[in-house]
Amino acid sequence: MVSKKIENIPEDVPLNQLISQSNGNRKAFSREENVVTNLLERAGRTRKSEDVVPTKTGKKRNATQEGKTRFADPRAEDSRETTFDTESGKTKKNKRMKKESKQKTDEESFLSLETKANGNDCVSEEVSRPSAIFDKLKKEEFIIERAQQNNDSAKGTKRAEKGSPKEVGTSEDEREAEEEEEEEEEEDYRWWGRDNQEDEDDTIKWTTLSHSGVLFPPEYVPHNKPILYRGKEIYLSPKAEEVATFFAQKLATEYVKKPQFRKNFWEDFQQHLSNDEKKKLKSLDEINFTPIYEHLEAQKNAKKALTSAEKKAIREEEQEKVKKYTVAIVDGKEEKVGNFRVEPPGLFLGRGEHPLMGKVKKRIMPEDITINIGEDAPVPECPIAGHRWGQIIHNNKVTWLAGWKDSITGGYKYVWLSAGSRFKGQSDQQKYEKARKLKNYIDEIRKDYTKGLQSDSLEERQRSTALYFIDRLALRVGNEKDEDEADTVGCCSLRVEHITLHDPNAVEFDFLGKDSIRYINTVTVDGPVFYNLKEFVRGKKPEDEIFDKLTVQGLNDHLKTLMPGLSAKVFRTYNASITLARLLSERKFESEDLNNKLTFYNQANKEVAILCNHQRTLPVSHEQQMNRLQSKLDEALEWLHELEQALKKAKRDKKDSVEVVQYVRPKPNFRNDMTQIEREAERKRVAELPRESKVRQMKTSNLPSQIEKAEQRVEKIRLDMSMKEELKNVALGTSKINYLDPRITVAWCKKNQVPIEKIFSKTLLTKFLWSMESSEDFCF
DNA sequence: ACGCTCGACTCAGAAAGGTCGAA
DNA sequence: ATTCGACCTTTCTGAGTCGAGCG
Repeated sequence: MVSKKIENIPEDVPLNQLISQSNGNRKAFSREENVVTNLLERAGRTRKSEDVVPTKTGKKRNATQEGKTRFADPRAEDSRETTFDTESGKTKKNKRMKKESKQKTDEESFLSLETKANGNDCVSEEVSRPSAIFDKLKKEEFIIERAQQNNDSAKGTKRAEKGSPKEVGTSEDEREAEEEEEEEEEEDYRWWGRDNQEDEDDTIKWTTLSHSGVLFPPEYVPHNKPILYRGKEIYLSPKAEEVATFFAQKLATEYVKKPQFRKNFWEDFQQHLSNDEKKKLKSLDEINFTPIYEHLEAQKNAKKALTSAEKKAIREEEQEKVKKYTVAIVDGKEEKVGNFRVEPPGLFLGRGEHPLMGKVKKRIMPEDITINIGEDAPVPECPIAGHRWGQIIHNNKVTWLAGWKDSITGGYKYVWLSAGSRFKGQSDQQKYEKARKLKNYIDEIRKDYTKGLQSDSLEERQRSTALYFIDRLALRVGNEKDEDEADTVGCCSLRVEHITLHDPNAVEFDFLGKDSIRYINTVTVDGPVFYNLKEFVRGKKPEDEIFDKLTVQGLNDHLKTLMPGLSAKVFRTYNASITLARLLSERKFESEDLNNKLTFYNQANKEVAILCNHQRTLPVSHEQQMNRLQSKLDEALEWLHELEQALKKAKRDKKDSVEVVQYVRPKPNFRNDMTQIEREAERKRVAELPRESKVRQMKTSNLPSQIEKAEQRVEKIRLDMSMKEELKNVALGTSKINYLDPRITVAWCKKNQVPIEKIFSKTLLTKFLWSMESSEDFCF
């Protein structure tokens, strides 16, 4: 098979441009109307990069390692030993397996099981009928293909250099043959076109996987700026200086004032001091980090002062360095890697009053990294000389490419593919399918917990009451938390102090949820719920749990008896999506202005964001901006009024021309030789001057169109103002990315002739590529 | 406990909006 | 006199980051 990878094409050049460049006869089509097509194309073109076909031997190879991987621990005696337990494969489909252990080099010793599957573990080849967009896609691909070939023959045998198994075919025959092949493969990359919805939790995530590992932050370069101790300059050793610099980076934030932050930092800082330094530095309160802070500021400013050409050059250089890390090859298909950068060292911040804030997050070294990669794939070269990877594993039951243990929280950090990848896309789709399935069960479930509210069993009453809130208020389930985590709660972990009961049936919530975001809401509840809550809090202290007999596990276990695979978080997805669908269906648009449609959508989105309590901090200049808009509105209204009066007057007097007075702001008086600062001063001077009245004659016949213009302006300002006010502390993005089934939006856009890219950004379009073919009749 | 999704915050770059000179 | 487009400033957006929560 001929490799058809398109080489040397920058990612961000739209394909249509490439086409028009390579094929002069063809007219480029507009970018706007083809965003989706382009994305689909891009999904397709990477597919061609492969010449490894999983089914080339007629069977699919499946490794079936069971068990967990342990992350590299450099402190362990033999950190390079992997702990891959092997266990008999427990795949759902009871595949026939063939064991085959394989000895690797000493360095990467591991055990593996190879499976010969009996064929039907492959996803069904059945695909949905290609829609018009894909017919178009095919045509475009063919054109690209030809363009690329022209390109290749001009440049020589690029592909041969790439190690492709076959030379480039140039004859018409071969070209046609390729085309045929391509037709068969056409659907390959479109995982969402396949009937694989049933494979809910196929434990095998990939067959082949190769990538370039991770990108480390640049090593620390000492700046040799001192700190001041009791006013005296002290130059620190590089190790201590680095940590001091972490603190200096935060000097302008509120963190440095918090006792917890200072305490944690001081403890960790001392550990990075030499004995000599320890003797000198006795108290954090006596240390002044300003010299380092100023150095950092100067660096920042220097960066800002670069010309845009310089900035661009730096950016491009950076991109070139990073390039190899941005992609992985999974089962022969090129996929984008999401977070290939190792987190840089610094101070742990945390959200809210986090007990660990201020601790030093240590620098991650190659020895800390576990690389997960296909058995046959080359192990990425360790980018730091003199170091080696902690572990190399081949675990195809997970989707991560690399990982390390976080020194602060003890949790694991992973490198994953991007949101547009098959791994992420499939599970995203499954999430929404599960939520959609809940729709069929929801009536029964509501009946169940309504009945359970009055059960004889206290546990069941608590469970039903909690579920009532999870369903009605879209609360998170609320797992137990450790002492060394911020004190935040969800439904099951609510404490007596978090609610206030108001007779006859109102409940006032006030607690800190995820990310220490405050949830304040007062709701009226059904009688039995109120009665139950009274009972649950009776005789308890404020810090006692309301649902003391309930565990998250217990709740989820119960949910699983009501619907397979159901857990508490599904309610959030379900309620968010169903709310959007309901709100969007409430209004039919005929030929309204696009802005009105978008505002309507945003309103619906906003309702969901409020339901989910997705907040954002008030933008600092919000009030100032509102004031500015208000005066803009006042002036627009004034002008409108003047025009209307003028029209009235002209009609009454039967004049074909009339005098209108407009109050305008005086314009700044710039001269060519003025500096930036002088211009600034002039602008400021003029802004404080009173408005000037400007009298002019206007033709009566022009007035109506001028009035219309003015009205539109007023409307627009009003709309801007109300949206800005309404959305000042509501974040729409979170629900759009995580909770709203994109098919609802796609269907609405199709039905109302709204271009989808007005609602989904480029990354969102990529993330939701799987949903783009939804029909306008899609029903959540 | 691991592996995943969810989440707010940040900052660069894009878009919007304003200014100015010329047509 | 208005309009156009180049240029500059301000505001907005979205992609990335890294921390939090769920199962």
